[in-house]
Amino acid sequence: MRLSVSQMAKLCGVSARTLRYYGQIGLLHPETAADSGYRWYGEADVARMRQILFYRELDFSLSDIRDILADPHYDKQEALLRQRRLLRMKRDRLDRLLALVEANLKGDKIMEFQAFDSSELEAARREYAAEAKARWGDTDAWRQSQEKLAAGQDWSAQAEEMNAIFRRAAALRDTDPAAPEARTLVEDWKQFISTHCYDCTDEILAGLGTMYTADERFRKNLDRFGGGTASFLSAAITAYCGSRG
Amino acid sequence: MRLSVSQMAKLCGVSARTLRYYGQIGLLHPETAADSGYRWYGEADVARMRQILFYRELDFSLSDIRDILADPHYDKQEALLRQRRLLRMKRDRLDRLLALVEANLKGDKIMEFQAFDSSELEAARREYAAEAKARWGDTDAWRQSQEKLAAGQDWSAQAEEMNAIFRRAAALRDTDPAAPEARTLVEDWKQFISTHCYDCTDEILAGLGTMYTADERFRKNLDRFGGGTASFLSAAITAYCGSRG
DNA sequence: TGTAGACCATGACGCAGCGTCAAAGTCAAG
DNA sequence: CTTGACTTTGACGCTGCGTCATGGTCTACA
Repeated sequence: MRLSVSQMAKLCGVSARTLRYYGQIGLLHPETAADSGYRWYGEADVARMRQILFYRELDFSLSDIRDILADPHYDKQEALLRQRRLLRMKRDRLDRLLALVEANLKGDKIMEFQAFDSSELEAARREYAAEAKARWGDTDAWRQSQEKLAAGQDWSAQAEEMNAIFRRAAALRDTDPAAPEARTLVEDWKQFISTHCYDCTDEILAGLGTMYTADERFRKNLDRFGGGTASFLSAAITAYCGSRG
Repeated sequence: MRLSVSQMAKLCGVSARTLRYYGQIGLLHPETAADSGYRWYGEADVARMRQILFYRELDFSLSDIRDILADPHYDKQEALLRQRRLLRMKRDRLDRLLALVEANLKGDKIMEFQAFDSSELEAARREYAAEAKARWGDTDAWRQSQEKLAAGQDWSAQAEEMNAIFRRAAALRDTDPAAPEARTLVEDWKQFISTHCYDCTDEILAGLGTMYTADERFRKNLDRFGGGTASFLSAAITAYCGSRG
């Protein structure tokens, strides 16, 4: 199966722009032809899109959906159970609103705002998202801080230290990502994250690596140190994690 | 009953910012103390807010909601029936999604995107909104064109003619809005709308009049011809319509 | 082999519906 | 008469796209 953007769009019932946007924010990254830049969607992408649509239906933000799906412990069965629970909560809320309309139709002048309340649902949603985020290592907050750093909005010593690592990556970007220098670089990077942010396990590190190329905003920031820095760092991380997996 | 913003917000389960915004776009215009500028919400506002929340729940845009509620033929009973219909459609869609989840839980690998389809619902919604808009005289499109005109993006003869009327209004703005000059002005204005836009009945004219002060964007544009022009024109229209009502 | 027409890419701007500050005015209690 | 809770307006930011504009690509048919 090899679907073009418009075919994929039609199949999933979304617009082509939506697909492009999802690619941009690193939510759905189809195979991209190296020469033409055309996107080609496969079966895995379709399956992922179905998940995305479900969570979107449940009013998760796209970044939350990204975190949930990126979770290395993601369990399809458990996800289904949770989706069912949230869907039921949503339906029950609609039923309450319906009952309110019915009552008003019968002439009862009920002025309840309570039926509109969706805090219960929102709480459940937040809990779910937060849980995934916690397991996934707070990647999102980390990315945001990094984007700020890379955008030059922070000139602390920490930012300088980070930039130094990125410059080293840029300098090595035409060498073998599995070479000892690259390995040392990745180790330093992992150490930096663990020191300044949170305990960076190999699993999280691998996730970051894929994100460096998948998420366009992130990739651009890295490539400002030299074109190809992002993909080099990503490859180096893959090599590092692969050798320890 | 006289509720402050935060009290009203708490009662309706929305934020104070939301209430401010609704005031800004002319969706909910509470009584405003002339000196302090404080907003005070009464029972009518609470009832209107309940309507707003219902339509918002059904995913109407705020401008559509404004048009629906502004409709001089608005019938509460019929509105309830329609709300019920749309709510049911929404619930049925959720039920379809639930069924899909259940099927997947049972192991059936169903890959339906059809269940996500909401075009039926959207069509019903559009139909409803379009109907209200048609009865209400396409006020929204008209306002938009006027905003463009007032923003100086159109320098046609039509724009000049319109501006001339507004300048006349500004010149009269410290006189009696029920005076013959004001009356003539309103008549010219009504004629202008009927000629260039659509048949402007007294009913529609009255609606426009209230909108001139209620909708901040509109008011500002008018007050560029001189502070108080909007409220003068509004008062003149009220006087005109009252004398014919 | 050209070329037409349908498809695709990126980039940029716009929009709704608010959240979230900042700066300044208002109100009731002590 | 001050303090603290509340209010105002204004401005900027955010998400999740829609909607161009501009230009490359692919296939089909002459």
